Parts: sequence; C-alpha cells; structure tokens
Amino acid sequence: MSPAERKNRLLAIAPELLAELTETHEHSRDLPALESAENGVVMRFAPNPSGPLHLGHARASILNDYYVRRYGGRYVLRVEDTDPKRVDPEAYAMVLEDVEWLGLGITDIVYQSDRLDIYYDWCRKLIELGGAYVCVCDAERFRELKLKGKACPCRELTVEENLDLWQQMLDGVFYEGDVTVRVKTDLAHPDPAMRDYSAMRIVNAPLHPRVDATVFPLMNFSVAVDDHLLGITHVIRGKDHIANTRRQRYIFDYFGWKPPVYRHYGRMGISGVVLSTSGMREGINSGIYTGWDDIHLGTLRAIARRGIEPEAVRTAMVDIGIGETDISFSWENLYSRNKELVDPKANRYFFVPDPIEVVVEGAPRHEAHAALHPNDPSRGVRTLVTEGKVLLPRADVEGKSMVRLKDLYNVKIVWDGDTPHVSYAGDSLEEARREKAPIIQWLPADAKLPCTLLRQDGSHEGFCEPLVAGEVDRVVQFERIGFARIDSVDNGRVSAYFAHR
RNA sequence: GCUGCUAUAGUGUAGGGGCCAAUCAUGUCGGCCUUUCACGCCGACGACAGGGGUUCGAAUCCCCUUAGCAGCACCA
Repeated sequence: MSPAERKNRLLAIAPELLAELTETHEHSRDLPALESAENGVVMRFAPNPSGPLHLGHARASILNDYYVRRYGGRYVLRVEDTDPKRVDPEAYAMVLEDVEWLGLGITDIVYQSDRLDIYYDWCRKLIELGGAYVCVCDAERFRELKLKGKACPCRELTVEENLDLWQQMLDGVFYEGDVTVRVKTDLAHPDPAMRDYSAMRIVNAPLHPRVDATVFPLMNFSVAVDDHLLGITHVIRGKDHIANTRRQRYIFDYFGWKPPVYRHYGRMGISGVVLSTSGMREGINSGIYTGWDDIHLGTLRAIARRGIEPEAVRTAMVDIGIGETDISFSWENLYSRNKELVDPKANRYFFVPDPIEVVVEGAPRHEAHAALHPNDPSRGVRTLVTEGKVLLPRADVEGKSMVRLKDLYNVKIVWDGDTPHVSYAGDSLEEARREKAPIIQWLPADAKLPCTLLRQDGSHEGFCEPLVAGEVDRVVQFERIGFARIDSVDNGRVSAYFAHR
C-alpha cells in the first residue's frame, strides 16, 4: 500500500486517527527534558578545590547551568573540600575565577569545610538510627571480609558503644587510619562496592587550610547530607558517580529523605592536552609547563589564553549534551564554535613568519590600505607604507616566479640559487589572477614588530604589523594563518597564542 | 573477576515501531564569491556494531555475541 493509499484507507475506516498519521515529529535542538522540573530546579556544581577547572569541569558545570537557566531556580556552587590531602589553598580562588569566566549563573556558594558540624550531627543521628557503626578494623582486613560478604566484629556494636566511639573520634582519641564510620548497607549486595562504605574518617595531616579539624566526612556522606539540606532537586554528573548515587541512596533512605533526580552522562575523552591535576602540577613544578595556563594543559585558563571564548565552550558542551555513551571531545567542533564568535570581531593583520627581507626593484613608493575587517568597511583600514623594502613569508615565495603582495602590487621573482631577485610587476590585480599568482601577506621592512606565534606544537618567529600592539588580550586574525590571541607586548615584542584556523 | 551502563557517518548529535533509501552541526572534497588557503553561498561524501527473534512493519522492542566505559578507597 502506498502512503497515499494508506491515507485514503485510514480516512475511510478511522478518520479520527488521521491527524496522528500526518503529524510530524519535531526535531528539537534542545537537550532532553528533566522530569519533575516544571516548577524550577535547584542544581549544583561541586568541584574539589585541588586545582583550576578544566574541560571536564566545564561539561558538568555548563550542563547543570543549562538546566537551571531552562527551568529557573537556584544554582549552588558547592566547594567539596573535605579531603585536606587534596585541597590546594590556591585553588579556591582559581575555581571562583574559572566559574566567573564560564559565566555560570551561580546563586549560592557553600564550602563543605564550613559545615563539618552539620555532618557530625547527622552522623550521630545515623548512628542512633542504627544506620552506621564505628569500625576499628584495618582497611585491608575489612576489604577482605567485605569481598566475602562477611561482617566485621564492629558491626555488632550497640548504638551506645558506637556513640561512645564516635565521641572519642571527635575528641581526638584516635589517629588517622585507626577508625572509620561505616554506613550499614547490605553485606550480601551483589556489588561489593555497595557494602558498608565509609562515611567519616580521620585525617591528621596535612592540616586543612580553612578549618581546624581532624574528622572529615567522606564524599558520599557529605554529598547526601548536603544535597538534602540544600534542597538539590536534580543532579547531572558523570557516570563515574553511578555507584556513588546508589551509595548515597542508603543515606536518603535511612533519614526518609527524597533523593534528587539524577542523570549520568558518559565519559568524555579529551586528547591533546593534560588533564590530571597531579600531572599538571608535576609538570609545572618541574618546569615542563609555564603554569596552570600553559597551552598544553586542558584547563579553562589555558584555552582562554589561546583565545577560546567561554561562550564557545558553552555551546560545544551543550551540543555534546548528557548522553550516556562515551564520547571523544572534538577540538574541531569547539574551534568551529569559537570561530563563529571571533570571526566577526577579530581585526585582520599581517603576520610574516620566517621572513626574508627583499628589495623590490623598480617599485614606486606605495601606501597600502588594507581593511581591518573585510566584511565591515566601517572599521577602517591599516595603512602600510613601503619604498620597496619588504618582508615576505619564506614558505610562500619559495619556488614562485610571481606573487601579489596583498593590497599592494605584483612582484616577479627570479631565483639565483637560494637568492630571490624581486622586481616590481605592476598593480594589476587582474594580471595577478591571470598568472595565478598567490596573494600573500607582507610587511614594510621598516615598520614592523617582532612577533612570536605560540602553538602547541612549538613557536614560530616572525613579524607583525605595529597596530597589533593595540590588540592585547584580543583575538585577531593573521591573514592566511588563522586566529590568534595577542597575549602581551613586551619591549615591542609581541607574543601571540594561536587559536585555530 | 564481580556489579552496572552504553553502542547512529571521521567527530558530536536527532530519532523511543510506520514520517527514516535516517536530522543537524562539524569535517573532508568540489564549485561560486573574494586583493586571506578566512567569512558567506551552492553541491558532494559519509552511519543505524554483528547475529537472531517479536511484528504486516524495527535504527527504535527482546535475546545472544562483540566492543567500549564506569565502579569495586578511611579520593571527589
């Protein structure tokens, strides 16, 4: 039956269903809806302050931000600094800077280290409920028992005994590694990862930079307590947290709390940059990297330095979405997003890498007017004046017999071994086209700035137009080369970071 | 090994039984435009992991295989 016949047949037997047949599915570009979000959401971004934010954090924070914007509500930045061993005091400020750079709509900021008393309180309540016990077993020993599904002796302690031990923990009677508070789950749980996990532990060293304490909650406990107390309604996080979500559910159940709605997205592989905090830190300490914003790193400050705009990161991350499949992050797609943003506003300039200086024989004095932006004449021109002595990019003239210097004139080149003899060949653009002469960038030999173009694969020395000095911290386009962010001008020397083509 | 999740073009993504000889973006390759190999415009290329079912009909549901990933810490 053809579609038309089907339609007629349906019209005859069940006209009320016809609308359904002809209705077309919408191809929505939005991310999937969240359940129970119609009346607003409370979401969170919960980084550990161990270093600056990187691309992985960007996905988590932007996706949550996306839904807060979509449904309205609150967005909590929760700094999860409950492990003194993994807190870098300098990271607090860096996290805040990065959050601001991303433009997240944060409405509340909480530090877990300010809330230790709250966790202690709920820990005591959990013990009173019989939902937790203080375990003095050696970690190795417990692990063996757990894998066999067997209880350790501590599990049989009475509530009173547990409360007593808990108080001793708080009083500093124990040392690091001696005791832990475990949540009673199910020793027969098919996934050993679920069995009686730790909720509280002791850390004697290093000292926490923000709080004087030795008893700290483990992530699953503080997260569950905070998610409830802060009224978090929806959580979007990586699938590495799926097991944690199940563990946290035990706490919610013990206290009779309603857990948030969770979504777990897949792993995002990112190639080409270093992402591990420890790897970055080592590299910085050993001098391999210049700092947290070294362009070989995957930190947000590193990609910002390369001229990638936060809005491009946001678009790229929303485009990736919350799918559960593992994906590989595409720099190409990010660059494309950034180009959309940057192309309309970046001024155009000449950068001549690996220059050769030549004198154009027979060239009249010439004043070239090159548009700052080809699609926006109102922006004006750069004026380059030359008497004939110019810098040309070696790679673009080698082996050529004729080229056109953009916005200037044509030249003929005669090669004497490696030495080019360059002569004026008229102003006619038509002729250059006819001869298929490449149109290349150039610089007057007496009006130029030394410029280093830094890329991940190394640096390129050359010269650029003097006006570039006025573009510090902005992205420009070096014609025929690509977009670059002007990082600094030092004693007339320009440093530029390559963004993308 | 145990527990669980996933599988659409090079990359990301849409799709949730018939609109799918599969969407959009990016990429690559052509062409047009252009005093940039940019931007813009036009066109082309390119995928339902494999095998069984269920069904009149499967990318969509079920099973198996394969592959990948995650967790199995007194980290987050």
